[in-house]
Amino acid sequence: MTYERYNPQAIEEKWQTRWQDERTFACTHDPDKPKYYVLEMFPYPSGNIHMGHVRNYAIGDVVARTKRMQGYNVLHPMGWDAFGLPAENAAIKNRTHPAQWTYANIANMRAQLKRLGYSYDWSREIATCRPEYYRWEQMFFLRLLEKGLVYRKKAAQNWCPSCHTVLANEQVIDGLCWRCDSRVEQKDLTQWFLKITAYGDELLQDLTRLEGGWPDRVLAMQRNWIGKSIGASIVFGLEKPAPTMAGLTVFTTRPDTLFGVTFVTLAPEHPLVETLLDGYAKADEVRAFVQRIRNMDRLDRQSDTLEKEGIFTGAYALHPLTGQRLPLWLGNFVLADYGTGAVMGVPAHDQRDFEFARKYDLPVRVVITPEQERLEGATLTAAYTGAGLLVDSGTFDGLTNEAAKKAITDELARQGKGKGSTQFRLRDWNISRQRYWGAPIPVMYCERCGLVPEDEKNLPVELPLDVHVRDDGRSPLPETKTFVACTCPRCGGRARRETDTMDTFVESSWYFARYASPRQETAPFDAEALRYWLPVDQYIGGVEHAILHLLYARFFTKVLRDISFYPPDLSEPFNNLLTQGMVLKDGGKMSKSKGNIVAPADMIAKYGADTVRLFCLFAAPPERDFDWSDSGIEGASRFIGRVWRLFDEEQEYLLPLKACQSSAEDAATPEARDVRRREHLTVKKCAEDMGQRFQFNTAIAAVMELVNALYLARETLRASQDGRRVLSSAMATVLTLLSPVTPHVCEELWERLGHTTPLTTESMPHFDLAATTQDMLTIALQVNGKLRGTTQVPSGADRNALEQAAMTDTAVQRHLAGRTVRKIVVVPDKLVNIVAS
RNA sequence: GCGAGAGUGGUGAAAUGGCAUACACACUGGAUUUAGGAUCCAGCGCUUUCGGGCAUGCGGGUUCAAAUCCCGCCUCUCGCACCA
Repeated sequence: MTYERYNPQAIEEKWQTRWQDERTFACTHDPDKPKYYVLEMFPYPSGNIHMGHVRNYAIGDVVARTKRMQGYNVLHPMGWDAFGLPAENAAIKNRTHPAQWTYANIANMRAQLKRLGYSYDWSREIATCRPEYYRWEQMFFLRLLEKGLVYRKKAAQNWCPSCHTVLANEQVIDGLCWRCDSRVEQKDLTQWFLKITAYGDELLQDLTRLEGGWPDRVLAMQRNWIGKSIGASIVFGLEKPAPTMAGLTVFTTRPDTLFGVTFVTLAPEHPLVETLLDGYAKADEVRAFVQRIRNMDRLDRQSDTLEKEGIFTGAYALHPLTGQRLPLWLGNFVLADYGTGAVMGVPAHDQRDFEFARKYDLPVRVVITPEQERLEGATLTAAYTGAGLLVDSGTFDGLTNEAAKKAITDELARQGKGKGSTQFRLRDWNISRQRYWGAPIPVMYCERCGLVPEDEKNLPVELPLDVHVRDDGRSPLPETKTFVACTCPRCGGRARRETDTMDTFVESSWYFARYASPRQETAPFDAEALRYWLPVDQYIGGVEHAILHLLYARFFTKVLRDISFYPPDLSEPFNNLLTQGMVLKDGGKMSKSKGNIVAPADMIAKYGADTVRLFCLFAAPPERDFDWSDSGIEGASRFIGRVWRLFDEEQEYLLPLKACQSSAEDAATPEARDVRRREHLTVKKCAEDMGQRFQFNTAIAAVMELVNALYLARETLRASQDGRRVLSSAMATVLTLLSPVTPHVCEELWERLGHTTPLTTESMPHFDLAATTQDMLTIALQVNGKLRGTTQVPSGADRNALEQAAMTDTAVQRHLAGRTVRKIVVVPDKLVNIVAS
């Protein structure tokens, strides 16, 4: 008998063709079936699929295939986050057009994904750079503008001189552009903002609804990023009130320390500074200080080693309750864009203020003191930031500081000098990009009417494709006359089109909803499809998107809900989130410069897609990083070969049974009973591991164990008709359980087993509890908690029998010699622990 | 500094409070083979006077029983960081 070698290339091509021809994974919305929406973060079409993609999508594909086999109507789509800067850079470098480069990459990467056999519904594919997609985004923009959730503001922006664009704070990493690593500069520009801060509270609060479904660390990161602080804003009077400003507002989380204020510090950029300096003899010195701080590089200014520096302005503020004169200082540690850009200085109870006061010899006034202790401002070596009772605080003396927060805030409110206030670290989202390859912002500037939104019926405002990218990287849009010149929909006069485009994070903030009805032409979404499919049940992607993308998508979901594009109860887009780990090489990221990139295409050519998928899932649990190992993938390949040979060599004995189809009567011999028991245990283990936990590595290990057992038992089993049924059933179980991971080879063997319907449409098997039990069990025998032996007892043996078995064991007896038994702990079917002294 | 997560063989890793190290890699031996490779079978934490003893970052605690729970440290990774 000659055996056939496992040939992954031929098998995989055969099944991929069949899946495509038969549209196996296309799904339609079916109200009678429970739905399951599994989504992997869509890729940027950078050119080629890398190992990180392979892993990400392999995880998603196993979930999708498993859920399908569990009877769910599964939506598993794929698309392209197709706008963005790299296309422009590549276009310059390769003398091509961003669109051409992007679409070529999409075609290439689509083919690579198909070669991996992922079960996507390709009929739902989207690309965000198509007008059919971004027109809806332009419509959202107009509706948000109407609602006041989009606004324009001139602000100092992070400007990347190399990319010629504004960067969000989160795109500046250590003072460098996140894309090109250029040193970021500050530049004043008028930009479009989305009012994400209006949703700060809801974004924070709803995080509790995601507990359990999202990793704790992602929730923590979002919480941190939103950065809510509860406190009070307090108005300090000015000794010499300015005509435009009678008072100075500060924000504090510690209104309880109000009586400890001995100075007030402003950010050097504070708008009041110039007014304060009026008439001050040393005004020029102060101005020089402001200039110096402003010119400081953001990187240095944000560094943690920056020395606290300040300068007295010559002006005084007045304490809101005592009227005491308080010197006004400027401090380099006060942030202009947080709170009000002014802080009250309470050196006794704030470490920064303490250091500042010691450096500039400002008084330290203790107003909170721990019980049974007396603090002295003069001798304090560090700020006391703990809880305590108020002292030297007028009528508030004796209150706990927690109670005083409210009491003092109330008193300020009564006098009209302050109120409870909340601050967020979160900033509004700047969506303006001075780039070409993005969705145009649908507004114009009319000579007569000023800023005018484009009429919705004129959407999309199409990005012109007949332009040439500029070598210097600047957007060609402002000089594209056919684009810029337009007609004002209000007065019919001449107008100039906005040439900024939208941040690509806008596209990725709603793409998952478009998949529900991707070809809908009259509206962004089909309401019914949306209600059926959303929210996403399982979202899978890299943790690098833990803040930006996920926060923006959550925000956008709430906004689209509030402008009635989403159902009123759709507030969170992703019920469950899995952040998969990275694929490393030699302990670090794969990179071109290190020359250690493992190309998926090479691996597929060498081992086949099934092996690559198997290794990615077996090497580590999905959340964890793992190091690519060339010998590890050999192991995966060896296992598939082992499965293949098992079927090939036993083929003449195998019957076309389905998983778990052998009966208890078939399992007549001890060997057969054991194999059948292992079969059902494996089903149980896989159900647990593939369920909510997504422990693919242990599920695969369980199937490996079953295969090992089949290798040892096959000779005995094939000898009888009953045995063959047991063998066939167990082997069908192997294929069924493994099929979400290695679908091609499993389908092939399934067919060779004689089945006429594909494995894809099979149900996941259910285990029979009775089949998993054993007549005789191995029981651990312990003396004082230490393992001293094992013994065989009948399953379900009672306490007495177990004690008997333990006490008569020779090893146990040896350890009990000369001791008195105090207690015997019996865990049925597990162990006996004899406590002796 | 704050927040989150992790620390187990030579390696990737496994273990509802109940036999620590499943499964795999690497390594070793055997079978097969002219040979190598492939394949199949077996061994594989450290130590030992072969009775055992010691092992899950370190130190305590709870428990009949702890990798797992509690307290205190150490190290590493990630995120945030002068946020008033």
